Amino acid sequence: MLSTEKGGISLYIQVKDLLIAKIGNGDWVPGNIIPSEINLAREFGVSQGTVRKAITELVENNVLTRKQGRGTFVSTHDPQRALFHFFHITDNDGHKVLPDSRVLRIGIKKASAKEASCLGLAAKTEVIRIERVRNFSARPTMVETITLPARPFGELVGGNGELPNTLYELYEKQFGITIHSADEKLRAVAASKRDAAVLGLEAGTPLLEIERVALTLDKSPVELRVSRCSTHNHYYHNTIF
Amino acid sequence: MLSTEKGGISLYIQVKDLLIAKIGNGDWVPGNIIPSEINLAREFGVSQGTVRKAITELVENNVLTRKQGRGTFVSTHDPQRALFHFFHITDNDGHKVLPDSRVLRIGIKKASAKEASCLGLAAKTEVIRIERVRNFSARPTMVETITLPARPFGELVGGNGELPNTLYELYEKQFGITIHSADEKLRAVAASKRDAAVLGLEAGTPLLEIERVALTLDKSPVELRVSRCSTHNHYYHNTIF
DNA sequence: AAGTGGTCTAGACCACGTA
DNA sequence: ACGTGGTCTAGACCACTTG
Repeated sequence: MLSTEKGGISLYIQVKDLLIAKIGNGDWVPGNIIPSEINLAREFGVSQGTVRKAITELVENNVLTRKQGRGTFVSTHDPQRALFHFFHITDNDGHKVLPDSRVLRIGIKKASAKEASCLGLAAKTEVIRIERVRNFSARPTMVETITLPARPFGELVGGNGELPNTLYELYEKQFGITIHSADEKLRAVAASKRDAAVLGLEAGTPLLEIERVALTLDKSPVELRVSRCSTHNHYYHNTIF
Repeated sequence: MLSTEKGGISLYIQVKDLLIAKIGNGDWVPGNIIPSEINLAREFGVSQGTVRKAITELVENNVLTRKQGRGTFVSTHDPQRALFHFFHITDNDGHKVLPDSRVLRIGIKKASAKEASCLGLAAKTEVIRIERVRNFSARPTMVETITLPARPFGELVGGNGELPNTLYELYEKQFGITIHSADEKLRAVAASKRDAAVLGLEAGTPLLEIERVALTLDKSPVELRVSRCSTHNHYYHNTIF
């Protein structure tokens, strides 16, 4: 099961991969507890320290969460975490507030070249395209265009038109797809007429465009999201360690 | 020396603090090797594992660098590291290229309210203000305004007017101040007339404004840098883990 | 009281770089 | 050959949570 030959891959890396596999194949589910370190050590035939090191790396990657005295759990996407991790817009005082959102359009379309390449799809594959506006304290501030592969997300279209504010939680609960990381490209662009109308600004106003590809644990792309944000009363915050 | 009472602070945290102190007070200098784990363990009267854990956290914070078979070193700000860590602008293909830079203005001024608050200075303290333009493949793309406290950075003004491309390396070598982290605020702004003239654009063109406060290891602010960047051929790249 | 994660130890061996 | 960091073990005790 585990390779112990010299010069091979470290034991703890192999253990880590086994743990990832347990999560990836649905054996362990977000929010649930996993076996204790000592039991995993017995199961894999290694010491507790080795299991511990593997788990530590996954905790650092936000895949697992430790709770002293209770156990180790598969991380979930509660709104708190989504807010903390994936949402970088704050008001000018540095406060993070999750905006509400209203869907403007939702439908199934053929992927544009850009969408296909970002999501790793063949050209003109069917995708869901969602356009929504996000409001901070009732003021429209961001327009978002979200693109998802029609498979498996197709059923989102038939709904009552209402989508939850925190989509990543929905992906996890309804489709078993957990977003673990994201890749963002930021540019300054001029508001289009449509942007301007939705946000109540003049066309040409500078907007911060955030193009985000959301990835699963194994780095496969799931969602393309292009947000255009007025930065009069907000900014994008990034900390470099 | 080290507190071993129950319920107190973990030993490895205390060791970590000792190591930080050695660096902070100039006992250990960036680029130099530090004693081996086993020797530190002897010195502090703890096991190698405890020293190792302390060092591991500092390596994760980019304070120390391990080199297998050689030893552990205090991290330096070679241009490579500065580029990797603190520079997030890439061309549209995702390639990171360090721009060259040309100083437009440099002088000692009284700090604006914003500069004073960002740098934690009293109002109207003297600061150095540097304005420079950065070029990617000979095309002016960013205008930067850099503010530093006149103490201890005053001597930068008297120089021959030439400043190195990678300032953080200079801070470290000339002043013994190492930048470890930074806090960035991003907004979309309209190019001022001066921006436009320097960058060869029309006034009002959307620019990506990056307002960065650079911090030392103990989180005290050192430099305020406001960069305005044309994002026609470049973007700001951020990866969220 | 029992079980979990969190810390710490002492010692073994491996992989790597230098002399 | 030697010293370094890198991995792994076995066992001890502490801190926290739950039954």
